[in-house]
Amino acid sequence: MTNALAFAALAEPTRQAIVEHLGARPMAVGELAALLPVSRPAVSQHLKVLKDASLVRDEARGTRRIYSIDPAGLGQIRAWLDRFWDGALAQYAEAAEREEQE
Amino acid sequence: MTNALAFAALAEPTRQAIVEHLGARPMAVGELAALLPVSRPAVSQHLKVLKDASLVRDEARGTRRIYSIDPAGLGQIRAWLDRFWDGALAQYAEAAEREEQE
DNA sequence: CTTATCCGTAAGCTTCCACTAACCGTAAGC
DNA sequence: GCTTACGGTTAGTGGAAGCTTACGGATAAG
Repeated sequence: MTNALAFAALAEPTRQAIVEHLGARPMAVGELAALLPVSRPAVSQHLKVLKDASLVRDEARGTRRIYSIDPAGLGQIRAWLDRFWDGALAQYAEAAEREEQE
Repeated sequence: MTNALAFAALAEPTRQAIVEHLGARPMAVGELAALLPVSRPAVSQHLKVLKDASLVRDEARGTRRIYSIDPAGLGQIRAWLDRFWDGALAQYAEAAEREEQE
């Protein structure tokens, strides 16, 4: 269950906002901090969490570090959800059928 | 961004375990508590959070309440992830191409 | 070499969350 | 009606997470 990190990372609203901004285009840390209502160190800490969850990648660009979305983390979450997607729909159909018989 | 509830709900390892168990088959509260290393009230609280996030459904069955997966919450998360899925892959391809030119 | 910019890290504080224990309500069985 | 089983709710507590301030490291420019 390695995706626990990814879900925990996306639980924070600030980190969700970071992912949304990086989804539009790659950005530097200070650039992200300017768009968010928190300080730059806070953004840096959030990026560390997102990086540990394989949700973002970083690339050194002079003194700046450009962050971008990492498809790996998103893929893990998608795979986990798909494990229950079919089963949940089957249970749903079964429950509906059972109600129809009564 | 209503999926904030869903992500926050799945951030907890215990709640993830509950979803996994319910993914196998619908269960009652006491049945879940027996499979988890926490007390029954804790399971009840977790189920309330999962229910508010539209991740589980409950059905009264005599004195027992049967909980099962609700596809609604999973669908919201899938939709949110898909918003970045294509874009992330495009950024990935673009970065690879840029490296190739250098 | 010095300065400036950009970023990560450590310490401290505050706030929130998960857990247990105790209680109350409800449905089934005698 | 009484008892038992099953669950939801509340109060209280311990621990974890996020934020800011201050500091240190690395790179580019003068």
